[in-house]
Amino acid sequence: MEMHQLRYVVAVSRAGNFSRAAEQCHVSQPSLSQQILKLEEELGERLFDRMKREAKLTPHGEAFLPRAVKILEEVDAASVKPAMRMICCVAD
Amino acid sequence: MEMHQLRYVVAVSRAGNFSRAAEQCHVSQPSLSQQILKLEEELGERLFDRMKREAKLTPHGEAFLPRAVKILEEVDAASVKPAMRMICCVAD
DNA sequence: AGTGTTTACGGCGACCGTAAATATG
DNA sequence: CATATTTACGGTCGCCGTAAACACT
Repeated sequence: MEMHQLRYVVAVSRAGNFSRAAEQCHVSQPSLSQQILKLEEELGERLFDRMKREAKLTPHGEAFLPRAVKILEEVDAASVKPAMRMICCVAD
Repeated sequence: MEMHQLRYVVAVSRAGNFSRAAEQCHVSQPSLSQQILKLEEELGERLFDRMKREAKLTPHGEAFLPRAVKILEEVDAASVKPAMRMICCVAD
């Protein structure tokens, strides 16, 4: 499980399909698709149901999504220097 | 920031130096060193003070470590299938 | 000499993009 | 034909390991 895979999962859940998610991640749609498939294979569970016009989270996907979001938030928080965090807090 | 970099940071903090951490991560010591350096560069802060016989966390490293640990714990938790989680709970 | 980290340098795998195939309306 | 995902196929970038250099004792 890698960071970019988590970002792709979150993007698809927000965008509603793989194509728009790929645009928003500045990556080609097949690359994003591959990474989602790879993660699903690693987990042994589908995360998305590929419908005709939209990709919807499976029950497993629904359980996985908040975990992915939380991890990414914590990664973002850890990526900021303490001095910069102070500035961000002021900005809020 | 990538998963393996977080694992390397935690390993060094536990092992006390880069060499033993590399062994425990089943990776060469230069590779681990490169990844730590790369992460430090990305963060803009040193995470470790390289002493004569040991590597010690800097203040920034002290602040970063628990974040890294938490992220890795959550990744591990997210990597387990629901059915497997039930088994693990029974095992506890 | 011995321990520990960094630098240098290729090799190889993995992600990525393009293109083609598959699926559905 | 249009939209959406998967499969196929190279190219390229990055991680890794080996070897050498550097630092300190």
